[in-house]
Amino acid sequence: MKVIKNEPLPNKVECANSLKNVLDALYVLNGKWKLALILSLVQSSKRFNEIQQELSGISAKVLAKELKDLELNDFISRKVYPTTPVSIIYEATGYSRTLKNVLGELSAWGEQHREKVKLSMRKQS
Amino acid sequence: MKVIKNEPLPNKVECANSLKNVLDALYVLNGKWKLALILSLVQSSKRFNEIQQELSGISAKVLAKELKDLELNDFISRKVYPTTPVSIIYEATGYSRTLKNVLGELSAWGEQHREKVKLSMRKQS
DNA sequence: GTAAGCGCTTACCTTTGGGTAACTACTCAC
DNA sequence: GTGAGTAGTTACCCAAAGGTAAGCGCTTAC
Repeated sequence: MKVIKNEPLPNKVECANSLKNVLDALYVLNGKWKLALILSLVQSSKRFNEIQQELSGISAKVLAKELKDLELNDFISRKVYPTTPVSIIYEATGYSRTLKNVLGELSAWGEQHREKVKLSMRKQS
Repeated sequence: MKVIKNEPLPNKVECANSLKNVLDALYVLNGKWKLALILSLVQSSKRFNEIQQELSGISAKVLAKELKDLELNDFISRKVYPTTPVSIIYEATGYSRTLKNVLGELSAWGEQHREKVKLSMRKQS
């Protein structure tokens, strides 16, 4: 049920909440790479070098750090298969998949944003 | 139409694209505050000090920098009203509103994430 | 045995982010 | 004229993020 009376402060609490939610989300998903890394592993499990190739630009050091971080936060798991030599496969957990909608929206937005930037570049030149 | 034949590389291109999109999106939306700032101003236009109070923790320096950055990227506009003394109001542009879905999903995710963290804290103790 | 690939780690360095505190320029209220 | 509020700016500093390059322990291929 909606409140019908005049609200002096129209759903102020709701706004503050969504602000807090976004801040909390950004707290775990901070940094240049985390969301992209999660997306990459949601699309398919990969080994270290494969990830590094896909996310061109990321250094081994940063990738190792981010992977540890994401594992700690239960977004990915590191599986070691006893082949010779051992295969180390990183895979997304179910919890990563709860980000599916976020990633979907972000990708859609990123695409149209790139278009917009392209257009404004053209105007400028 | 979908391709029916066996795809040796199942929609690899699509995956790479969405990865690129996400990376592009993160490029403009980087940092601790930008998305929260945009959300705050989408909810309602505000003045400098009001924003600073709402995003508790942000310093004047960083807020000023972020606001300039967002204005440059056409997410917000700075309006000066010739009252005495002048009122300076920051408002979200239409372009900020294209982030509505992203922000909605992020807020929803942030909320359930907080719940999950709370639970796992309880288990640990 | 030598090179090359995998999955990192380490040391070193630069850049950026971001905080504090002081200060400015303006106006209004007292 | 003193104090408070608004909207910042400036100088200074620290910590974290992130890049580069080298190396390590392992194994397989030549």
